[in-house]
Amino acid sequence: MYDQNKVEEKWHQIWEKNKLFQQTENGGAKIGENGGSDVNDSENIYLLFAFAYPSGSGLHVGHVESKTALDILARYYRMKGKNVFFPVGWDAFGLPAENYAIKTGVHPSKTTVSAIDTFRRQIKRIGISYDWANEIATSHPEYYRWTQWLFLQMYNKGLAYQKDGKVNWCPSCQTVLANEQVVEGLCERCDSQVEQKDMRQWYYQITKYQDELISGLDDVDWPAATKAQQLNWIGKKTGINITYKVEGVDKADGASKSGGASKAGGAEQAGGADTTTSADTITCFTTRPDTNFGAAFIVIAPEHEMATKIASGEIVPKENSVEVMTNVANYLDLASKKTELDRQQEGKKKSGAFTGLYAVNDLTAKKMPIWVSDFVLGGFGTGAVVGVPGHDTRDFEFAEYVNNLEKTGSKDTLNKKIEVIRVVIGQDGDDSKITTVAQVQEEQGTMTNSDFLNGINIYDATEKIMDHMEEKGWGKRVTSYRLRDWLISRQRYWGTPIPVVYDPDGNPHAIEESHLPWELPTDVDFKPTGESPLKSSQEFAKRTKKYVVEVHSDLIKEKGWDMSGEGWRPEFDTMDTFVDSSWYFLRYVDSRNTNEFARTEQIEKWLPVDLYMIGPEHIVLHLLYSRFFTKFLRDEGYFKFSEPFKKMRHQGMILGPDNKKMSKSKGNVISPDDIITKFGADTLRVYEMFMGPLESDKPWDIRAVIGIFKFLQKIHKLVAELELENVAGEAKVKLQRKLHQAIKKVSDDIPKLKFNTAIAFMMEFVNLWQDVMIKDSKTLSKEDKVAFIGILAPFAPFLADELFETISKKESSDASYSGIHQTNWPEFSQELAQDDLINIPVQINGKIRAQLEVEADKVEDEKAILDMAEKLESIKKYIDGQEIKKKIYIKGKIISLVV
RNA sequence: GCCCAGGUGGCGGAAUUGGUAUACGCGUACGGCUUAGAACCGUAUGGAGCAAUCCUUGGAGGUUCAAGUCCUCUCCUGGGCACCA
Repeated sequence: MYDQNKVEEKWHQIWEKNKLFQQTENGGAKIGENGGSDVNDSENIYLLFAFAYPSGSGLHVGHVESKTALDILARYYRMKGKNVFFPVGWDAFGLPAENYAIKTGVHPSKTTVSAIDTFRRQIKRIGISYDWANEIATSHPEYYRWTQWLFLQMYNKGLAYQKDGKVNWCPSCQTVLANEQVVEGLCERCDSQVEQKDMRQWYYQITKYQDELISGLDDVDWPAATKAQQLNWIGKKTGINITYKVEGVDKADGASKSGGASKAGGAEQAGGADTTTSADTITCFTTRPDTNFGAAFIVIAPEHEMATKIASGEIVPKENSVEVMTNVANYLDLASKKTELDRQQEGKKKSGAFTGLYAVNDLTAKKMPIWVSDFVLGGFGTGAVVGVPGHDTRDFEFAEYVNNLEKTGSKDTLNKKIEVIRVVIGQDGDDSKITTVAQVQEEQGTMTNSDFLNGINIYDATEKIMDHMEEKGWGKRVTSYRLRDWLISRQRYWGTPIPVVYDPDGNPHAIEESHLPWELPTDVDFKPTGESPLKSSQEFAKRTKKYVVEVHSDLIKEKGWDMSGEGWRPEFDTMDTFVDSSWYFLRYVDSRNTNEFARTEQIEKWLPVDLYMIGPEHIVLHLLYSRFFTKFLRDEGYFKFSEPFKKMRHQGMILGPDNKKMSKSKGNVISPDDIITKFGADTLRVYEMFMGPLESDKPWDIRAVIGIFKFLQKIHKLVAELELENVAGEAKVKLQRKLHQAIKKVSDDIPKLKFNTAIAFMMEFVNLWQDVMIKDSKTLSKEDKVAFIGILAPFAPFLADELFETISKKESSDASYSGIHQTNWPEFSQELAQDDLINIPVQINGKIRAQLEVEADKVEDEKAILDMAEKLESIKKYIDGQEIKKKIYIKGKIISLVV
């Protein structure tokens, strides 16, 4: 038994005092100096762990898993002589600290600092070989100074802009949220029901890069599921915008631009600038123009300009104008009061109001009534759809709603019945009239009732009709995206201030670069009031006046404003914390630079990141935003690569012993500190790596932890046995063979992140070693022991250093280190690893009937091997004089005979 | 509904990518050491059978000398998206 806690404490002190893992110019010993001749300085490896939010509850076993995995890689590559950059930092701004401050009155900066201290202590305790010299925190002015600088670059290029519009508002957090932060109509943070509000907010124009955010995925080694989710989120669809003539307008208040509620996007957006909606025409986006011979009506979203203009009387229908206006206005009012949750609870029930107007289908010359309904979304496509009830379930449901209005006694009697026309015959061959939802045919099939499209399949028909419509000028092929611009402003305190001031006319002026960091004031009232907490700071107001007098004095004179800066105000909103975390991996490489966010040479030296470990919960938001920032900075000329993370993997979740997600309320939380105190950090590390594949979810099993503890104790016992003679002869050959096979296995498995199988093989080796020692009372030579400690070192770094010191008699101290982590990775010998006898199974008709033992140097001789196989007694029995029809020999693997 | 990931012993999981299915660990049983204990040592451990042998990777087919691995269909479990036209 050895005292793991004492040993581990000793080594983490020595590593730290010797600055063993610092890689950059910020000081520290260079790894590999003792490492011998084959150091390859040209190879730089950047290992990145998604930096953590320092929550008060400290590190949890899930963090330990992913940090240990990267730490093993870091230690392995260092021993291989590579330059390894393995930095650490804190995503320190954010709501939890602020909410805690509201509850307790303790300033977020205080709670953040103490939470970071806890994390730092725990991380050091598990032996993660971070380069602490480059530690960063997003809440530090020297960090957010550059977050603000990035804002200015975006602002100068028009990629940071303000816009009025409907935004997601969380009434509990008292702030707006990005689309990405609304989950099923609820706030991602606090599960409150999200409301829609009209507000003027700051946006980053991520949609500028939407196509590149798709194509760039081809160049990275990421899990397929992650790529799929990103694609899903961007939601690119190709279709056609069809413009129909509108009839039934009595008078319209001038022509107007802009289609629906969708704005500010790429030029090719379905709702983009080239679609104009006036009272004369209406444009609908569809991916299924092939069914247009069956089009029966048009539905527009409540946000659609035509709807609001009818409600306000700017567009007046010829017939029943007063009634229509009332109906539409009432409906819009009703729809605007619905929350996301109401809409979801309503499910597929349809509702709507007739606009009194008709669109003309050029293909059929039919008049299609135009309705308003909230099942059409203002933010997608053009905010208007063409209804084909025979081939779209929602359209069918809407047609049923309209056709049943009379029965339900509705006052809305202006409508006419909607006809359901079949234009596609599906694979079931049903060509009857469509009268039930079950008959609605959305899948592939053959066109019918469609003039020149009849008889061809829907895919060819889609292309043909799009060609036809473009020729006639009725429509234009477009691409539509689900991705919206990124809303970055938040009405909260604990974040990066948006570096903008407003003049007395309300025009924004960016803070000049030389005045950054534009610091977060400290004299604020945290209590959320629906207004930004920064409004309560007197220092902030005073600072703003001083600033504008200094910077904008010319403008003040010119406009005749108050010379003391009165009337100006700062931007009170702060930035979404996702802005902070979208570029931290760039700052790491030059984290103490006070002149620029990072020098290009440092960025190009380390980036792109070689391996990024990140929880599956960050797939959409953080990765999309980081990729966007990278592409922007590339275009600004700061570096050349386009994708920041070359390879990425996700760690799975560590579940409680009950196979359920760990949570305080379930009482199944395992604390890493407890495990370390009982069994040591090495045990915790090795156990978590042995649990199973990194990516999968796995339950905690305390008995298996004890198994690992025993394994490490056994190693200590075997190595520390210094008195025994060295093993010799046959036993030595066997043991060395296994050792070199282990070196190979571990070397192969580490880069593949297959730590569980690497550990399994080390166990096999240790078991064999123990056998030999018990039977022969002899042990491994010192050199071979060191080799084994070498491959163990990345997994159990404390034990490895202790054992190395014991047998090498090289002592390390606070002032000098000469331990295992500075030695070379053990050299693999193919010769020693080679088995001299190889077992080849022999199959008869696909069933294994015998084993053939062959000397290793004879495996190449196919003829001899087959001869030997046929002559085996156990094989002759099965051949039984029959003719062998086929003989197959796969070198060194299998013999297959067919009779 | 759509898009992913995955189903292998009592449990966590291996399987060189088409070549001996169940490595390694846990658990269990029996034996040893011990006054005693097990976080010690040894042996066994997918199922059926005295045995030869047969069966077995969610299920059903197929390709192949050979399938956990490839193809077709299908059933479960987990995750993501969703009135997206």
